[in-house]
Amino acid sequence: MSKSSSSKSQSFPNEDTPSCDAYLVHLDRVRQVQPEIMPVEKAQQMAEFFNALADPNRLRLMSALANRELCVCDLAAAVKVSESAVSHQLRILRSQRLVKYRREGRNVYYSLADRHIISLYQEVSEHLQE
Amino acid sequence: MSKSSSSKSQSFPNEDTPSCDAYLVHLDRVRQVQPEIMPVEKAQQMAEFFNALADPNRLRLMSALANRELCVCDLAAAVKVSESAVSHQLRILRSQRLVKYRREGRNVYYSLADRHIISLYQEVSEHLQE
DNA sequence: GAAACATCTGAATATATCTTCATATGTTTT
DNA sequence: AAAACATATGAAGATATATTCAGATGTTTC
Repeated sequence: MSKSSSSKSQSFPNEDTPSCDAYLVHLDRVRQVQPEIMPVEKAQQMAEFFNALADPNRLRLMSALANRELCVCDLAAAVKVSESAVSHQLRILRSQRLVKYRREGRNVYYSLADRHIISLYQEVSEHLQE
Repeated sequence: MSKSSSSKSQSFPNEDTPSCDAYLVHLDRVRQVQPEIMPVEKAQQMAEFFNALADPNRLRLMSALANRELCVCDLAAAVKVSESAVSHQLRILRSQRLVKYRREGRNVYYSLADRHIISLYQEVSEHLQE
């Protein structure tokens, strides 16, 4: 997902890049904005977070968990995906601390990490409604 | 990004699937939760939205635009990515109505679609802070 | 209207992601 | 401790995604 750095036409006082470059760009604006741009590292972190939510099955898992705590097995049945696939996806949700879990006997029960997530969901819902 | 339907061990009254199945699952819980699960279609739509935000360069573009309106050319310089790549990515942001644009002469100026997006950004920021 | 400019788009390649299958880990029951 | 169960994990194949390059579109200037 993006490689960062390492292509030509990137630094400014540059060589043979054809179109809009160096003094053709609105240098003043670029300089003004540049310090405000999210640093690559943080962008990477945030992208991973959004990425965890960028899958229909994971969202369906989340919506199931919004109602009640469920074990992997029930989640698989509810969302109609294999248990293995569910487990893989829960790992991704876990890695972004979107869900938490507890073990009870042989089952592992998952639930949403915090209500925070729900308001995010609602906000996006509204945006998509328009 | 997910295929939905079409594998074994999915419908309930089923054949030879090994582990946790049919009457082993907590059927009551599954039935209780199932009607609340986000429909596939909506999950798909929402996943596409999150996916648009799930790339570091696109997030950096957004953060640049959070400050001021900018043309493609300036965006490319500010974020240090080729203009073609920026254009491709702007298309994705546009498709989710995250940015809007207006033409002025030969330039196309992009800006954030609404302030809505910024509060979403802040919420995620907080989540990642913890 | 031709040339230069700014942006967009399609095809191709490289990388990332999802699902499946096989197997490993951890828990309970006998 | 062996067998059955629930979940997790690694590798492999199929699909999706991002970037680059070449060329197309639309705009201005001469």
